[in-house]
Amino acid sequence: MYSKELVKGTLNVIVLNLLAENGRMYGYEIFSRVKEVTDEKILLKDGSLYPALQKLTKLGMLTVEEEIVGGRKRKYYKLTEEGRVRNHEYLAEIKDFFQTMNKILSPNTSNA
Amino acid sequence: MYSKELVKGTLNVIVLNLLAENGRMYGYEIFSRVKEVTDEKILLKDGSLYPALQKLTKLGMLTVEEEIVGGRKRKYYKLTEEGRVRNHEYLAEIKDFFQTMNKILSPNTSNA
DNA sequence: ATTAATACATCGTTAATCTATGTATCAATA
DNA sequence: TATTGATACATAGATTAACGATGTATTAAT
Repeated sequence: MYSKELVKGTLNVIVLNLLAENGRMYGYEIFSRVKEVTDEKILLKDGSLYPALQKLTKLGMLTVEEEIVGGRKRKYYKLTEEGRVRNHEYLAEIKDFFQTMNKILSPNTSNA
Repeated sequence: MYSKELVKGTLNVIVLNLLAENGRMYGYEIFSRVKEVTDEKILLKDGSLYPALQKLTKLGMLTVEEEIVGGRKRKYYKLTEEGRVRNHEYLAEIKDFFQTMNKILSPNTSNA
């Protein structure tokens, strides 16, 4: 588990990018996928994830479709065009940021 | 300039690591160095940096020495042993985190 | 004189995420 | 059959890192 502060600021990109790759997912599925892919190093909290999904929907980046599956309510989300565009922007920013951070954090890397 | 949320959680590592590499620096110098190295993509705010330096000092990771240079007050900070240890831990965590994030964010990278 | 750069400080605010709590269904188990 | 754990969602209040605004003071430049 990473410290909270580190993970902060990455929730939206994670959600958007997962949806970009998988087309259609519901909240709990996103939680499980992240848990699985990150080997439990990133555990999204439901108290964070569901409000985030609602917020992204309100911002026009996602659409929702509610379904009943196996007697349980599911809300399937998928990206809007707006969401797709924002995802690209976020991705570019975060990758640029990671590179910049690596530049600061790695001593003597090619400068001067 | 990156979005605030992204940069959040990286201030401490940046400061500690810069001090680990340079031995002894004062606040304004840290600000300038980060600005220069990141090509102005990360601009630490004084309202963030100075409190952070005080906090890290209070936590026993830094020591301070005040000096007057060119008529102006400077506070030189350097790492304590504790700070050195924590820096290593932070570095390991953040690099691990970046790798994990890249795994989530890059589609179809070698898994199944 | 005034502005910009240097060098520090503090206080109130913001906002993302967490914690805690709640509802409800289904499957497994004791 | 009562209970626990997993599934699946929701919300309200607390936390906290960093920000924005503001302030002091010195030096150099215009």
